[in-house]
Amino acid sequence: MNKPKINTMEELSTAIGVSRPTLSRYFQDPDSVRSSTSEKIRRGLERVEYIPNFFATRMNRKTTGLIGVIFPHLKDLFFTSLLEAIETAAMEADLTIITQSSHGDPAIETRAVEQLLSMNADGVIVAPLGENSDVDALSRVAGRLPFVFIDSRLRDALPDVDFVGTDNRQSVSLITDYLCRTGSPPVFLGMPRLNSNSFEREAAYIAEMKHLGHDPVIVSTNIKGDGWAFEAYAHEVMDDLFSRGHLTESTILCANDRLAIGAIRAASRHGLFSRGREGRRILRIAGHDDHPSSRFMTPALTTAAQDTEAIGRGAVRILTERLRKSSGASDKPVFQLHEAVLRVRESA
Amino acid sequence: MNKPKINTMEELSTAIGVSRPTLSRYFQDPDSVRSSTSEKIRRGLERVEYIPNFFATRMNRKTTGLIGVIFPHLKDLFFTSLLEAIETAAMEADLTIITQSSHGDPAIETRAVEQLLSMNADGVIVAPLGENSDVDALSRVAGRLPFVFIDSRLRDALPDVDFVGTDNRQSVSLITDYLCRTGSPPVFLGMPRLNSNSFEREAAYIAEMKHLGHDPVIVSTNIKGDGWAFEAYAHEVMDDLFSRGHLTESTILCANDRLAIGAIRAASRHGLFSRGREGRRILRIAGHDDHPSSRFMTPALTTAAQDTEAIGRGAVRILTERLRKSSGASDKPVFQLHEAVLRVRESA
DNA sequence: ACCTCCCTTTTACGCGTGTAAAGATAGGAG
DNA sequence: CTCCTATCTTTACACGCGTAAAAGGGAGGT
Repeated sequence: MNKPKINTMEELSTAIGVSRPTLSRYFQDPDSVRSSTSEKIRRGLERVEYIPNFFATRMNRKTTGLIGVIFPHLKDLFFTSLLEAIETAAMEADLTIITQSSHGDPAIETRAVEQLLSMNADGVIVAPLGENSDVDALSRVAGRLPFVFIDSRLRDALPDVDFVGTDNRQSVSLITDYLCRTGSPPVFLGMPRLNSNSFEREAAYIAEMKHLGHDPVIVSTNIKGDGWAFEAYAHEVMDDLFSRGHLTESTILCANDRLAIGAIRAASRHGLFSRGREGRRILRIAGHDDHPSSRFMTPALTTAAQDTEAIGRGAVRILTERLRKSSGASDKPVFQLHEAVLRVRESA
Repeated sequence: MNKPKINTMEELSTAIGVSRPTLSRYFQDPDSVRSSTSEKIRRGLERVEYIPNFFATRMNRKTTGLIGVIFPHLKDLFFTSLLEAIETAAMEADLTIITQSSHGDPAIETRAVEQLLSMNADGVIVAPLGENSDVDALSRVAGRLPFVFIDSRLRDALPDVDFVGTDNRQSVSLITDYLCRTGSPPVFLGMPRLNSNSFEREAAYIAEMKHLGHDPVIVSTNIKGDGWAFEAYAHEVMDDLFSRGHLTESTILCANDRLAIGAIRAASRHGLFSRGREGRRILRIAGHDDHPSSRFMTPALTTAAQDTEAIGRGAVRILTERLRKSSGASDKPVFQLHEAVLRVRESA
């Protein structure tokens, strides 16, 4: 059980009886050496305990096999869902993921991308903080290595950076259309103006409403706190409105599920989930994203489900593609938009 | 805006006009060089773009400033809350966090700790998968560098490893006692037998119930799926029981909030949240942990709040302490138990 | 002006591995 | 048995920086 510990490849080479360069090649690709040799090494490795030094191996390789991922927050299951998809895809591609959270702070976000630069990462996946992001730092990195925006992007500042996310136009139209067909046209509870999704979803809502011949109504979106406490924010806004008797018999489309959860909470407290004739809901609330917890709400949340699996895999794929053909001059930017799916449950 | 890019410290030294060793010392501690020199370097750094190579700097230092964190899952806000606390504490201590998720797979967990070994991490914080963890791999790492279990631990296999978590005895007693005082004594909906918390909380419940002179009742806990889909699991179990008319007027203490969320969902579907005389709840459900989303449930979840902030900080603190006095022979293991706080809301 | 002390520079080596080039060796074909 | 070729060993250098030792330089005190 207590195998002898070997610290360097040099020692290992004498212990096994194979030269160090051969070992080096073996570790990078066991098939690059003769099968009898690779077998000999394999057996040798079972007798000792040796792990190649992480730093030394990555320092000289042209490709480090590292992919950095930066998210604005980790206390959000939507982001962790994405992260899980990314990690799974990365494992399959034999890449190592380095995750960093910005904690909502642009300075931390900047430090994170620079650290990834200093690690010679093969690529970077960033869900930007949004309006507050340090554009200079991000564009510097984007110019140096494969870079993908995920979830939202800096459309104005960095228009040419690859992007993977949901087609907000499609997703919002989908659910808006559904709501209009099945009841009163929805008002829109927007999210704080944090990132491109905020603007795009609102715009998509307005466009679809007009298209359907309805008047779009945006519920005021004053930002309080750090802007990422969606549930509390939505709860506060809706509680205030419900208290004054507004929107109590309406349809409310929320820009994301976390807002919807806050809105549901407010509605429940005001006892607004009674049923009308034929058991139809009087107050309806819908979301966007399909957070893992949305299905367990009461009423279970009707929402437009983002394809986090596809988005995460897509981000990794874009990077690996860029790596493969890194020889060619930088191509046109890739904008990969995935469609959302309607998830009809109870709330609308 | 386009500063000249400098790749090595060598180039930087000629560009600034300071020797390379002096730069090296400056980067490790700007105050270790004369103030006039540090000022000169600072100004020089503003004119160019240079980031020290991450690998090269860590390779030779005796201390890498890296701390590895391994969690069984990232799609759980309890873990990400812990992670956030850890990251915050680490930033203050000038440490870099490397996060790895096991994705519920022991093989990945093992690979993660070995990777941390190969990075010469200064310490490792592990929330173990539990029963499935690769004990050999974990103990190997624990023998090589500062190692802390967080949240749960491998009590039998690795009894001497440092641990930070919640005092389940205290927390479960606290809420059990509260429930008994305010209504019918609770039955206990345990979590699948994944880790030490599973056993400890159940045992604590039984002990406290007996202490109070009540008969403990454990709701059967058959594991289905991977065991980590708590909400779905609890929903299935309770839905089945409620359907058969069981426990519809009881008090249910759930081993964690995610179970409680599933239970609430089941109860809501069966319309079990009516009120008795004086507006008191007939069916009561309580949780444990205080997940970030628990307060937004309907009814808002009454629970025992773990002090994730203190636990996260505690883990980092233990590691830094171990590092500081690494000279002395390994002391006794540290078991740091934090108390939970009762969070009375609506559900019980 | 001299000496001392502190900081810096110079010089040199080391970390653990990648990698290239040249020489040595084994296995297979003829 | 000889020769060729794929593979291995040997040798050497590189990566970017940490770090130690010795030598150099400047400021302050006398």
